[in-house]
Amino acid sequence: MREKTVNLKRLSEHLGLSQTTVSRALNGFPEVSEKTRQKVRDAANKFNYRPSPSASSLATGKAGIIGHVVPISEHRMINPHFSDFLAGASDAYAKAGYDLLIRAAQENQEADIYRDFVSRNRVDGVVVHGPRVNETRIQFLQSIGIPFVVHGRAGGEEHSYSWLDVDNRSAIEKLTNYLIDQGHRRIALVNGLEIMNFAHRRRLGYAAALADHGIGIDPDLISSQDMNEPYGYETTIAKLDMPDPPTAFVYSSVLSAIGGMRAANVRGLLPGQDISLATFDDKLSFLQANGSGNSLPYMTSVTSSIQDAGRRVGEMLMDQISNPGAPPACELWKTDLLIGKTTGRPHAG
Amino acid sequence: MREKTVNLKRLSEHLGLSQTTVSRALNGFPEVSEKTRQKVRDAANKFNYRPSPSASSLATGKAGIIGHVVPISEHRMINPHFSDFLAGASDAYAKAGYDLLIRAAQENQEADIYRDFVSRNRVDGVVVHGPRVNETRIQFLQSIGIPFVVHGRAGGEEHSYSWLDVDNRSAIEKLTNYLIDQGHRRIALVNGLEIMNFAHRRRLGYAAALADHGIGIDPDLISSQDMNEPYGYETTIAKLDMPDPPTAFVYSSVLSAIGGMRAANVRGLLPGQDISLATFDDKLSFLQANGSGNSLPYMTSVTSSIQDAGRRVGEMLMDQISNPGAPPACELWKTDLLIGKTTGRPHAG
DNA sequence: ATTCAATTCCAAAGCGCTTTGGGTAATTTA
DNA sequence: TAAATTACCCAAAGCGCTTTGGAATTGAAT
Repeated sequence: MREKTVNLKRLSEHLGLSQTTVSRALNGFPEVSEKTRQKVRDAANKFNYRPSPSASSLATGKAGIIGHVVPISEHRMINPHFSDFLAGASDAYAKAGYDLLIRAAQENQEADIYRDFVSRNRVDGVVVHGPRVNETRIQFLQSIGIPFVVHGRAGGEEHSYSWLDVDNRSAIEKLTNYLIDQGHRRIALVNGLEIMNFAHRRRLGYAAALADHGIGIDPDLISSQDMNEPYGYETTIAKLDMPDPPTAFVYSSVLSAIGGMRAANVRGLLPGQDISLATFDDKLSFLQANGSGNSLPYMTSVTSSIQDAGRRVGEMLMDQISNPGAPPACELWKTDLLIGKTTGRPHAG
Repeated sequence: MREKTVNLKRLSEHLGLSQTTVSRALNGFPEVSEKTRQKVRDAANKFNYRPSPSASSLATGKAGIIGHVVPISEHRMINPHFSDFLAGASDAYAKAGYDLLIRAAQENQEADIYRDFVSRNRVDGVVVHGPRVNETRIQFLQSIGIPFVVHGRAGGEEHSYSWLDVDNRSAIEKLTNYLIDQGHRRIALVNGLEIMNFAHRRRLGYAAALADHGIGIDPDLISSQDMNEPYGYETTIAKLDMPDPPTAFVYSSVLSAIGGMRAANVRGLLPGQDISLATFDDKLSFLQANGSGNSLPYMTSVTSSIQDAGRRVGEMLMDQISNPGAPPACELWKTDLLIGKTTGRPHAG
């Protein structure tokens, strides 16, 4: 039962060929005849030969691995958004023969990890998660010369590196505009942490929509924290309990929107009727019906699949790894506005 | 700025020592004097020397990587449960100098991937996710001889391999008993897919509690599917619309419980008052307040942190890798019953 | 002073692959 | 038929580390 570990040497001896020829046959080099190549392939299959990744990576300098380093600390990056992103990325990697490697980073360890990655090429490239408003990793990665793609953007030199981002600003602007069109004037923004670039941009979109309609910004209607369910709940409760409560809520994540729904429920308000709830929706898979999925979207939202984003980021990174010379690639994804059942005209207060 | 890639050879030349000595000094072998060792360490730090993982893994046969292979297909394994598990595991790995590798598997590819992992040791061990009732991977992994730990259990030879599981049966039994004690007689079970071992066991716990109280099982009150929000919603709605609806619901996951809450809301029922909702709670981080966390638990639940489970499984696997001779380790975790606000005595129907 | 053991270090042989720099046989051109 | 390509194939040199099997030095014991 135990797999007999057959290596290049043994395989080539068995075939009566040199290691060179066998290696070239397997790797598709033109210097070997089709007949020989086929013979080699058959033998490789028969003996279940698989080249050792450490040996070939030692010889080529290619690891065949993409690295994801995630901060494990206070602001948990490993969350449902992340896992959906991973699902997309790992699928793309698997199809192209890459593996996905995750390393958890304590506070301020990230630079060390990147340096470690590159100095002995444990990985061929990295994806950068959760860029901040003041992002330092990008410059650093450029300086140590490792291929990378950012999921999101930092400010500044946007065309000096590769990234994929959704148009957060216009997404939330669109959503806010819709609520305003419905007649809402007091609209709360339950945002993510605004040191994160995406949350910062969403705030801008919110502000722009209000400004376009001559509605002043009430700072009491805005909050900014890590996006989780209790945050959405607490914030919504607090705002509902204001003397002059908002009639509509915009959430930066379905996770906090779920908390908002719970808050509405507890306060006896039916979303869509007594109160309007809308959200940015990453199409997290645990919220998707896995059957035909023909059910109408429940919440009014602007949507963009973070799983698709993960897949695409993975592809972009692999492209960049295989053509080192190519210029940075940037993609800005638009979002779809979906009208669900959780919004309506403001309730006669 | 570009990192100068200093290797063992260069480092030893600079020190005027042999590669052997430098290697041994760094790896803590006793054959080298403390004075020399310190000198070597200092130089290594100064030049930022880091051994190449591919080279050392080629020489030692150790990859320094733990593999997680996850089916990417229909039954999405990459979900919030998985990401919390990963958060724990990757933290444990990082502390011990291991990396975490994920490979997405298409249907029926798993065995191939394991074979690939072991035949050229890309990884030193794997963790097995989501064991089924009829589980084939365990035997296979034993036969190809790679260290592994199962998150969960399969039936059969429970002491022939290492696993960590929560006591799913007693957890749901406990929860169901509590509801029965509250006076409920018609209790719905919104279970996970019962081809999964954990869901099968939970079903047994549910059945045992009912049987203990002489309550018959109504198959119409039981459902079994992938645990996501829409499933929880649809199922709850459907059951609520029955002629003789249940007064209490037990969910196998907070993900479907959230859907259940939504259903209650839509039907105008307040959990804890008009209807009772209880769930198995893996303490998913997105549902945890990230501050002091002193908020009372909202839902009545049996809880066990899947993130802690991930951490522990990681540790167990690393232990097993470093003592290959050791007997299998098994841990069965108890759950805590927490009384929240979503349950109460049955409503006078 | 001599012997022996412990200490400290080293040269060189792998680990399994890729790739350079030819070589030889088969095929085409003059 | 001889010369020049072309098609196929190979030996051997790394890639950067660990580890085997000594060798040289030191200090204590005789």
